[in-house]
Amino acid sequence: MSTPRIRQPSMRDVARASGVSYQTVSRVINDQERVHPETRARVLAAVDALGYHPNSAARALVTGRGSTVAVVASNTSLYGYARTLEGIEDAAFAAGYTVNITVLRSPDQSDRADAVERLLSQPLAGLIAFTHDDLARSAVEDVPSRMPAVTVFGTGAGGRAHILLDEEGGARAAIRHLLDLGHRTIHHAGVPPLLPSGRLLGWRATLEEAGVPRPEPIPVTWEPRSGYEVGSAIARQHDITAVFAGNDDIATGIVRALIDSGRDVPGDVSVIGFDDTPLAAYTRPSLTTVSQDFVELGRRAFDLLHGLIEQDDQPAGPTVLPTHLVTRESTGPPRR
Amino acid sequence: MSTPRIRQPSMRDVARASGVSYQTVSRVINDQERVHPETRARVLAAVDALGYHPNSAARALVTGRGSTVAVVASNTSLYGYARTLEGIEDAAFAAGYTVNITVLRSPDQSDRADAVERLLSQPLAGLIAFTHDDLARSAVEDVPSRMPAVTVFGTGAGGRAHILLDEEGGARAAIRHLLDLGHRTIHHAGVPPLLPSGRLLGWRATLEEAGVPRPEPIPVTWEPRSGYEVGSAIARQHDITAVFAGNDDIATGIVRALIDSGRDVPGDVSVIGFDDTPLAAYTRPSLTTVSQDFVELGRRAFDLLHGLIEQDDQPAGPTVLPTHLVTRESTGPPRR
DNA sequence: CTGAAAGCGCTAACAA
DNA sequence: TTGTTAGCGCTTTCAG
Repeated sequence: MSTPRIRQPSMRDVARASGVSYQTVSRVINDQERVHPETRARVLAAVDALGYHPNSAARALVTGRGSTVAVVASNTSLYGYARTLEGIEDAAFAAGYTVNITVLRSPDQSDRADAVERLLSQPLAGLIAFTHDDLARSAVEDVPSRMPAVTVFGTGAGGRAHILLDEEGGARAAIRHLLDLGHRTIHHAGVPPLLPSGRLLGWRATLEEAGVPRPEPIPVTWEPRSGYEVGSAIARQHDITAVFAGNDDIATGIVRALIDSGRDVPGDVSVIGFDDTPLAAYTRPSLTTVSQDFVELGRRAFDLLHGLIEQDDQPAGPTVLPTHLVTRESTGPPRR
Repeated sequence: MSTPRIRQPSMRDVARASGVSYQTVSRVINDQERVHPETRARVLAAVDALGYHPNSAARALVTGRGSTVAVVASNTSLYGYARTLEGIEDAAFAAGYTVNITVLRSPDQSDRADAVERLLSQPLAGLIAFTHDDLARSAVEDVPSRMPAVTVFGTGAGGRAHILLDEEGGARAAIRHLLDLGHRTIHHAGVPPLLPSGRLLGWRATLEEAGVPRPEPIPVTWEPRSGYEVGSAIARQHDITAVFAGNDDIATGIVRALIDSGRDVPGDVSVIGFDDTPLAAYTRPSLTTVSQDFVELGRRAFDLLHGLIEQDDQPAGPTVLPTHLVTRESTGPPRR
């Protein structure tokens, strides 16, 4: 039926081939000092000749710790998450770790338990969770605290090391920009979070500080289509002159709807995005948006975890990475 | 310094707690039949009480096979790749597998060897490689043939099971659409592949069959910015009336450059994209493009691998998934 | 500097 | 139906 399993060469094979004991091979493989250079050379030659690869399962079994970090997220293909993942993978690879992904697709309790179960059965070194929504957040809480973990995005969870982008600062800058332009208030089309997001908080706080009306947030999903639907509705309310969208995709949908409805952007309505995706500079109009370095976020998240794994140095507070406003064509002063 | 490692409960602990031998526990865990229901219940209770998780490293060590599939790619954040990854993860999770990602970032020989080395040291069940470029392609060739593997995109490699999207068919439909509209020829702005891509082949063949001039492909990168640069150049060549872009991002960059240069799309120049990203329907003009189901591609790729792992059934030929043209605003008849 | 022995947690024979 | 015995490939004492 299936091919008889062919054994990969083991340390014993290498030992036999180079005429030493397999413990000596282990020392060579693990770069320990106390090996005669000549012996080392002989062993290395045998390793090469046999095409030997250390077996990380066996190693994990005896050391009790793997060299894999798991990334837990509810989505890995949206721009920001995909790029963050890329950053994690980059830093992890450089540090000799391997990256595992687990997508939490349903809020279903048993589904989540299953995922966590599976996570923990692997020989993990640590775990990075995207806690922008409640899925990963509750998963983190199911993970025993002895497992090193860092949370990325949102509010964190379980008292874990936490790193995030300064979404609140970005939102503040965005709203201030619009206010400075002369808009009386700014509407917000955002994905309803269970816990208020930095974007929401920054928006709300800035309006409040300016003493201007604070309209109800308009709920959307992350799809451009959803932005389009909201945009069509906004087009009918001529008192709305500025919209702060949850991300660039939503903003693009809104812009398109507005223009399809005969309204001008930014002439009639200013629209601001979030994320600064590669496309944001090339849509028409190009988007004023908040730029975030997701790749750096991912790298730093891994570094944080790495510190936890190696020295158990728990950072005092959350790490906040800067964001900045990029002004483009989609915002302007309101029509007088 | 670092916390003393706390042992997770092992089978022995469960055995002790439930008053059976640990092999019986093994039977229960692995859902084998020959266990007294009562014993089973007792064991399960102990599992629950202790919070026992099977150790997959130990299991992999003895069975010689892991339950992890590795995905090897040169990029995981571009829309198509990110979505394909999502499809793989989805199917893998459903089948009880875990997904590992390895990004091949440099064509450097030793770098690649390092990555493959690391891959093979894990207890893998199999491997999925994105062979759209030469990086993953040569990595696959470094992997011993005993390891089940499937290649996705491009031309495949190493005689492995291969699944891809019908990019050639998509390109043909796109070019035919443009030709039918009355364009005399169609230029192609594509990312130069080492081996001709389906997009390139479909474009070239369709032009050839139509007996129209076949201009040199215009090299770009996957960035919208690159599309913009190419678009600026195209804007100066008033004999170009139709451009087939390598993907939607490039198309968007081209469109923007064209319009910035005072040319109309599709009035002066028709632009066609590829991928049908969520945004393609909402840019201005919206993009005529070729739609591809990346998530399905990912799922099917995993299924293929799964078949290889479980029954070693090597498919006869490559699996080709359909693509289809979506006509929107960015294409139209040439000005007479 | 090198070798011998033990055992990580598990599955797969085989025995009872 | 359950228990016994090996041993997967490796690192870690501890001897030499």
